[in-house]
Amino acid sequence: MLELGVLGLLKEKPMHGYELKQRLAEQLGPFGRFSYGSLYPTLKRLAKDGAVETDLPKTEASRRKNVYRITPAGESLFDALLEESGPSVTEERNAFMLRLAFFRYMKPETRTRLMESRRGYLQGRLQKMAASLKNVKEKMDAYSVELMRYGVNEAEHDIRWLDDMLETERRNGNGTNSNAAAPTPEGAR
Amino acid sequence: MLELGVLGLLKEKPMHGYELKQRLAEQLGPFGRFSYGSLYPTLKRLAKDGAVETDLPKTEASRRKNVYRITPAGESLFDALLEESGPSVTEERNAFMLRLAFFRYMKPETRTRLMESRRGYLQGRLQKMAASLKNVKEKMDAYSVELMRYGVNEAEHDIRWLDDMLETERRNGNGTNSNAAAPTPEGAR
DNA sequence: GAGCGATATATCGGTCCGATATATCGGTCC
DNA sequence: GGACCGATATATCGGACCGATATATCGCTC
Repeated sequence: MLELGVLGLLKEKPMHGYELKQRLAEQLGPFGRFSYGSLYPTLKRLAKDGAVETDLPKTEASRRKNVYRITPAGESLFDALLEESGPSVTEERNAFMLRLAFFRYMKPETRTRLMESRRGYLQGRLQKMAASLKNVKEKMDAYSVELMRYGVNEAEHDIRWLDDMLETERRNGNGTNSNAAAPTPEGAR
Repeated sequence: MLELGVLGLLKEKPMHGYELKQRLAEQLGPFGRFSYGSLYPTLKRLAKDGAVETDLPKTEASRRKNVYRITPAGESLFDALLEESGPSVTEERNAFMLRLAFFRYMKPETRTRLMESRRGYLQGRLQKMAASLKNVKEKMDAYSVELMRYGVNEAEHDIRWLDDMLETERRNGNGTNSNAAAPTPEGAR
């Protein structure tokens, strides 16, 4: 998860850990809550594996700013992480949302497949939760009922939301097309 | 987190690990996704600490059903975990939602304080996200914009939702009152 | 009584969090 | 100039939790 986020941000420009943390928080909001306790070790691991590199070499980094940039190997790793989406990406909102932040780098058919598979998952969950809510409503306290209602509402909302995005995708010409839907990749007006 | 969930469920009736996992999933839906890899160790730890106990003693549990029940020490631990709510309970939805499942066991003033403190947190986050969205909307790709929009909408929705619950709380006579809002604790019709 | 899917427990490696410690930078106040 | 301080920046440790894997048992059908 964090690896993907770090590499995705480093694709835009080289950064140091502190800045990465800030950008993750501000771009992903509640979905990118990572701690330094995982961020810095992750950067070290990525460096060791050759996915990112830094100017000042291993000697005596002390505690000065340490700017990392992504390597070609890192780009490949990013692509691999982005394309292979296990069940957790479909079933966990945070994982899905992190992917969404990098949808522009994803092959349109992967994008569509992912949205549809999450939609399917949510549909199934909605089914179960709605049934369960109906069954046990009478024997449960009001707070627990409220909790389940929240879950049902969210599932319904997210399904509509995904449908809108899928519709937009189609309108922009993605049965299995190339990159659309990004207004101007670098037109940083 | 898991400790609280386990103890909370065991308050209703003794259960074994497998059943606990099922009930967590069905009662908490997407907010109670715990794995066996943490559940079983947690049960062992709680047993070692005297918070739960089981019939068949330590000798040769092999792999037969292992029913745990909560002890008085466990009840105290539950109360302590429920009342002390650090920043993560305010800032992380899952942690807050898990608490919600046990709101009926909470002192009304703790309940109110918790809802208000989450409301405050969401309000602050909404502020930041809305500003950030306005600022960077033009330079970002459509998917990232959609991600931020989702975050803003959710915050707004959750604030309204909390306001409704706080209003209900007040209507049911909780400035600082005792237990209301639970229709019939055991009227398992 | 063999076969099998659901029930049930255990464990390992690895990711991530939360707390804590430490260093550096850029002011500003005297 | 140097003492102080808040923001910037990195590092590390213990523990919670996940995901994968292994294993045992139960109840059913054939």
